[in-house]
Amino acid sequence: MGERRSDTRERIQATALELFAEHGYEKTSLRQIAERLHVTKAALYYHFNSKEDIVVSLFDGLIADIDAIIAWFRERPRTPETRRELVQRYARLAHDSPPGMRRLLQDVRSMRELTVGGELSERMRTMVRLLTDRDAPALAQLKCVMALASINAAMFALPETDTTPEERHAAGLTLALELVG
Amino acid sequence: MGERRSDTRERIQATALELFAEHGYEKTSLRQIAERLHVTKAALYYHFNSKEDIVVSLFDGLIADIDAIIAWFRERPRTPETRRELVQRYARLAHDSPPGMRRLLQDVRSMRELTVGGELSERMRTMVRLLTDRDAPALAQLKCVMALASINAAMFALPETDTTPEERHAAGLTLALELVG
Amino acid sequence: MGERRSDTRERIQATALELFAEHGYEKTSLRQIAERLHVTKAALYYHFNSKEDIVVSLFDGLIADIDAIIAWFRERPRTPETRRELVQRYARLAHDSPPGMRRLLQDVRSMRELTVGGELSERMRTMVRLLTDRDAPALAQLKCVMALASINAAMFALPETDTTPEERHAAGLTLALELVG
Amino acid sequence: MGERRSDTRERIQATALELFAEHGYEKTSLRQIAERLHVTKAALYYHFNSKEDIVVSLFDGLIADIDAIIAWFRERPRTPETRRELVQRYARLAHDSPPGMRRLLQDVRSMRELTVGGELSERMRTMVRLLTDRDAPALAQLKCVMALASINAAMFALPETDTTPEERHAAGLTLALELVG
DNA sequence: CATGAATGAGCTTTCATTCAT
DNA sequence: AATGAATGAAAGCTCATTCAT
Repeated sequence: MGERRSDTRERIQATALELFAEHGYEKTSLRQIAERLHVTKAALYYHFNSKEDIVVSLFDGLIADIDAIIAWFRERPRTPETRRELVQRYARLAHDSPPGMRRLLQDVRSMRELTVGGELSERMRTMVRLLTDRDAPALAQLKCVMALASINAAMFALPETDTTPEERHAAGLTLALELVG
Repeated sequence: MGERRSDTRERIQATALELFAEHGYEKTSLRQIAERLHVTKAALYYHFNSKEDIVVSLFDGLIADIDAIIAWFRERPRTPETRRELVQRYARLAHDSPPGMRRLLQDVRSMRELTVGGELSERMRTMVRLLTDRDAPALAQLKCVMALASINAAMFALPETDTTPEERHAAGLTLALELVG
Repeated sequence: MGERRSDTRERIQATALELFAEHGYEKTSLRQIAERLHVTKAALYYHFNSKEDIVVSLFDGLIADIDAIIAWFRERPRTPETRRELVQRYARLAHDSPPGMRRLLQDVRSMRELTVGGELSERMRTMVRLLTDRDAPALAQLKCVMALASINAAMFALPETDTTPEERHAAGLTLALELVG
Repeated sequence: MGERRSDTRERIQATALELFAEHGYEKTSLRQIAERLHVTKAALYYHFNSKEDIVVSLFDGLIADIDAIIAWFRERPRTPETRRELVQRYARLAHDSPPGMRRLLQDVRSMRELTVGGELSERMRTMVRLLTDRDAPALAQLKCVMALASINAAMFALPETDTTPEERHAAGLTLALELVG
């Protein structure tokens, strides 16, 4: 009875996330994941069809959430208020993601070759396009790009100062809002 | 005698840069580099001691240039003017780098495990530290981080609009200056 | 009660036969069989002890039938009539086998390493030995080999002409009889 | 010095041929080939791009030779003489091939999934089509199929009698000629 | 200045098989 | 009668690297 019945899938995801965040997707081998979990590589294949499948499974909740934000925004006119709200929703999403996830988001580029990498980038580009006019000046567009970027960057790119994670996240959001104006 | 002398080393660097920029450092193999150059892998080892050595050679001019900026700044008081000048010098550096180089700069994280990756990140952190007070609020520090980031981001992260590279670069610099205030 | 009772065993056999015929024994995996049946691999092991066991079960009806032909022949003198009768009985056997079975017979060699492969080949050799004198000239022996071979070959090796299966089978038998003379 | 300069490629081919003939293509692993040669698997990849590449290299001389026979025949009218000549040329080809090669020919079907398997089968079908009318009766076509088949079958399918290889080959050719009439 | 040949370690993936439930 | 979960072994293949020539 109870919550038994294999939590292995989740444990694989957690461990994979850890390792992907530490060393990057490419540099993390299935052997490493398996060893850290004390299972065999073959066990990973019982739960996932491929290495890519693991990383996809990590991202797809997030992608769905971003899609929800996009959908929400699309039903509304673009006003200063809705733009700020979009940024805030994205920030909340980032805030609620596990730290490994956020770190992984920092370099989607390293997953360039992966379908899921492209899908995520595409969402980011979509959000930027929603925030600005397609034919706005480069500067305006860049500001939107950097707004979204700040939200994650705040957590990792900030020198190890004596700020708390909360403060860093708040700084990210503040700057983001400033940038989308 | 004279300036003839093996241009092979340079050709290796150029090709490696191209490929690293296209696929990332990890995903680029020496075989790919050698093939694109129509030489053998062993030839690469005549000119460089290791794969890492190649990437190091690519970065070390840049690192020296950044060090020069840092040194220049250290001899001066931190004033609004010197801060803006630092940003401008860094922007000029980026602007003068080959496009592959700039792209590579975009994801130093993918070279995490490499010494050179760390050295470059360290320089970036140093510049940020120079631009702000060590105990400035998180927001101020973040702004400096994002200022430097904008300069490169402008070139690649900008949606494929009908802006020219020059305009994109200008936008990056403008935003950077705005951010360092 | 009665003949209901798990038809799963038979369904496994049928599916395995299909796949073995399509891709060969080695290249067919238990996973493929299980998936096509919408059961798990473990279920196969409930009904069979091993992969080899499955293929054995497919062949052993056939082997028994061939043994019957051999036994029948052994009780008789070798005359032109009995030789022709042997060929005819073997042809009828082939004709009554499911198409997958016949196809599988076409390349027993692919099951070389399997006991059952050897047993089948041995039967074929036995029939050939019964049809000729042990010390008949090579040509005579070869004709008997090819006689039996024609019967199956007719079905599959014939260019896709506008002949019906019946015609092809008849051709095989005709040639076989011609060859055993 | 003299014929030095790496005979490894040829040694790989010879060993691979041996093993493919013994166990079949699928069941032969690169490890087995490498071990028998006392080299590493990676060495095989220095000389060939893939496992399939090895088997292709084994077959392509043969395929070219068959193509030559086909081309030769196409320039001539189909007469009893040219048909017999075609069979004789094919027999000479088989006779001159290394024994492993002939054995491998015996079950091209086991290489079904390989391009080269298909190409070889296609050649055999082409030769059969050249020997008969496209709309000849099934029996006539079958005879041509079996004619070509006899040539190889003679060597291997013949019970281990006290015939010499030469006698077996001769028997194959004799039967083949009888069949093409 | 460069190549031809080879290696050892590692990769992702697949397989037949087992066993508690 | 069948499943969920896992395993050990092996497969084909790629990589950075070495070294005699």
